[in-house]
Amino acid sequence: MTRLSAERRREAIIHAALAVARRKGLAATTVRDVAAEMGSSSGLIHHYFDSMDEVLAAAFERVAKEDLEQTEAMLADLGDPAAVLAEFLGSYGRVDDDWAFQLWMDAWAEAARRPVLRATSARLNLAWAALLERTIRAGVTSGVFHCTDPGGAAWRILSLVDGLALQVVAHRTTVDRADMLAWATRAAEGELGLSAGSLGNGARRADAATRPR
Amino acid sequence: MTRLSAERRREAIIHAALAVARRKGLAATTVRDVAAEMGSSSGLIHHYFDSMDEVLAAAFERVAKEDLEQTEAMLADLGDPAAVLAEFLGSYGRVDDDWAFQLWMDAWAEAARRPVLRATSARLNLAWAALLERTIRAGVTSGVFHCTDPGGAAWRILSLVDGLALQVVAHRTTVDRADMLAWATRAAEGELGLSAGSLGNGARRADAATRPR
DNA sequence: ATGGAAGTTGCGCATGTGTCCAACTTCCGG
DNA sequence: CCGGAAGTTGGACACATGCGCAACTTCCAT
Repeated sequence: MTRLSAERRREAIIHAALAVARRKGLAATTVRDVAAEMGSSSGLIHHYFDSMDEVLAAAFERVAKEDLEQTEAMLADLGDPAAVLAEFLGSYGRVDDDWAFQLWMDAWAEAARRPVLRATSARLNLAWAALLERTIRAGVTSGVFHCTDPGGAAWRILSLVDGLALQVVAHRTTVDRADMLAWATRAAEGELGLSAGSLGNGARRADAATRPR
Repeated sequence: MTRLSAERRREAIIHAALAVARRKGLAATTVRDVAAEMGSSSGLIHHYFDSMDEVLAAAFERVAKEDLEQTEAMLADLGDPAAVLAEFLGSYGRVDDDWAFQLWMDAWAEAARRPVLRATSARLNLAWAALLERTIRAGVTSGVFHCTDPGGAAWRILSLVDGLALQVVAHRTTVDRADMLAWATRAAEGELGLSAGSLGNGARRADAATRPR
């Protein structure tokens, strides 16, 4: 294996771990898988991480944070709250190509039994809700949204979309991806006092979202 | 081990599997764990179930089906759709005392890796949505609800409540139980064209639901 | 009572897991 | 150029997993 600095090697390990997790899920990601993905020996992983648990925790945090920061950057860039919200909902239309959502489900299920994981997961979920709430408030201020309870609306939209995505990813058969997007969009429009269709046609978006993230 | 009839032994295995799953989670429940819990040999489990996947599916089904049938009976008994819906939402107000919801989260996360469990989980989730849809249709027929899309509304209400309950049970800190109930109630009222408060005051209900199921 | 059926055993097998470590290779400062 | 430091190796180790199976025990119908 090509020799790397400690810093770069840690990155490479996390990167490889994510590549494997994408294929097999976080729970099924093994030391040997990661080593094979990197093209190195398995001993190398334990030279940089005390345990496999730490590798997985680092990988989970990396992914969850990345998505969040990406959306946060988007909110800063395009100031239009409606566009941000539409893009947020649209990103869920891609969850079944998206191994990240399986990661979230794993995290939620394990949270009750793993305090450290619970703290991380709770923190990131709160950040998502806060981001959504800020977006809604911005929309209310600029007059495009009408909502008396931005905090509650944020949690309702987030939870609805999580609940629908859960059906799409876990069962594949109960809820259709296009339905998920259309329903979530409709509900968001209702929450924010928008006319139907003003957040975009859900069905059309779903078609456009067949490519992976 | 004391000799049991095939029927009783299957029951005992399911019972033991649930006891283990309660402690360690569905994903971490192993053949040997279940055998130890029963005080029997591990071979016995495979004499009654073709695979561990089936054991877990049967265990999950046992718990999940019970709740469903209870609610279905309630729908038959008290014909009032609004009362059924209120009770349905109220039952979620007790999820954090309720280990059944943790089981649902375990099942959703594991569904991707265990085909039999996935099929069971999908089937039961569909049944819940169907039950909700029937309730909504009944309300529309009798004129108390107004809803143009009972199927979609059923999935939206179910998914919202699942998404909120997920926060309550997995994180304990992000969403408050009273909020969950109030928000879900408000959203349901919106879906069904009801005035605020007509499905019951969420906060009051939440107080009444501090005792376990 | 006896023989077959059915419940139960407990170990073996193949496979997979995280962790550890002594040896090897590569790099770079002196 | 050379010697120590740091990156890397690859297999050993102990343990866990699902599953299969031949032998053993218990029961009940004949």
